[in-house]
Amino acid sequence: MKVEALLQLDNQLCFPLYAASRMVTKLYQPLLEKLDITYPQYLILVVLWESDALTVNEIGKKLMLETNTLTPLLKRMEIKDIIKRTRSKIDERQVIIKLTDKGSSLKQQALCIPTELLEGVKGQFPLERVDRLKNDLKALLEVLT
Amino acid sequence: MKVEALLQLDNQLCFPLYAASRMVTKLYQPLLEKLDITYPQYLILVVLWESDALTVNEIGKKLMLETNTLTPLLKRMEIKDIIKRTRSKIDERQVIIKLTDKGSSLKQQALCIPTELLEGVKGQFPLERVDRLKNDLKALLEVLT
DNA sequence: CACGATTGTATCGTGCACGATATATTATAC
DNA sequence: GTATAATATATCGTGCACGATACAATCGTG
Repeated sequence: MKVEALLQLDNQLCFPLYAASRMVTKLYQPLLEKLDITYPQYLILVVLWESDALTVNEIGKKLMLETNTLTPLLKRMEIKDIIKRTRSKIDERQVIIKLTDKGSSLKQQALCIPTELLEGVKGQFPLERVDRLKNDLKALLEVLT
Repeated sequence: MKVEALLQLDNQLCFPLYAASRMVTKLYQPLLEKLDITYPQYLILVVLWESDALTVNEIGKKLMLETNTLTPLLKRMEIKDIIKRTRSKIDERQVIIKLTDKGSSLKQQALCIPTELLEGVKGQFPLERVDRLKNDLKALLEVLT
């Protein structure tokens, strides 16, 4: 392909990636509103529902986010009473993030979210393609990390 | 797959999409820094380099962005003297966005960007897979629009 | 054991995204 | 033609992202 053509929006990978990411976030929003959380807050909960009591750094590694993003985000979540932040006794530099009862109980309400969203696109975007897309994105992430 | 498993980070499509989008933006950053522009500003330029003199709305449709995002973004670009904003004479509600000489000339410096980035990943992520990923993302976008 | 390096979190500033709302201009209906 | 609706952009407030920097706790080395 010509260098000129590569610069066009339609030929770039970066734009559909950027746009699809925002669109998917919007897709989650009405469902997450019922739980009174944002999309990044949902991702943090997903991580904690899998294994509770993580440090800020551990959450950051899983979500590829730095503490300058996480600290204020976690503080907002603490205010909402879905997580608790406590300094580690062993290493006072670390802050341990634990789910509150409210945070734990949100999991039950969240269980239906992935299924509901997949059901919504299944007709026009088959599950096999979702899987292929997921794997390609993971592979790309590996390369970029 | 079990409902419980679907909620795990590793099985969700949304997370690699979100993370890959941010990673790719970071990949562009050192190259865009030389042009003194941000990633969303680059996307606006890509659109204008293809067809100059668009309204805010037309840019918004191409990039799937609302005016509440675009207006401040375009104002920052005007301050940098890479675009010019002028009210349309025919319809005074519309604002026409035109490249300045500086904005036009940036295209020459940007031409190498897509090639350079593709070269960088080619070894570990073949071009065929880039194309497949691009097409899958475009298809997903279609479904979500 | 002292002191410089490293690690973990926080703070600051800037730039998106976007829902909600405002305002001005044009189009439409009667 | 005037009231009303639709359209185009702008404004406001909130919540991310993230580079740069600060700071305290711990580690490593002589």
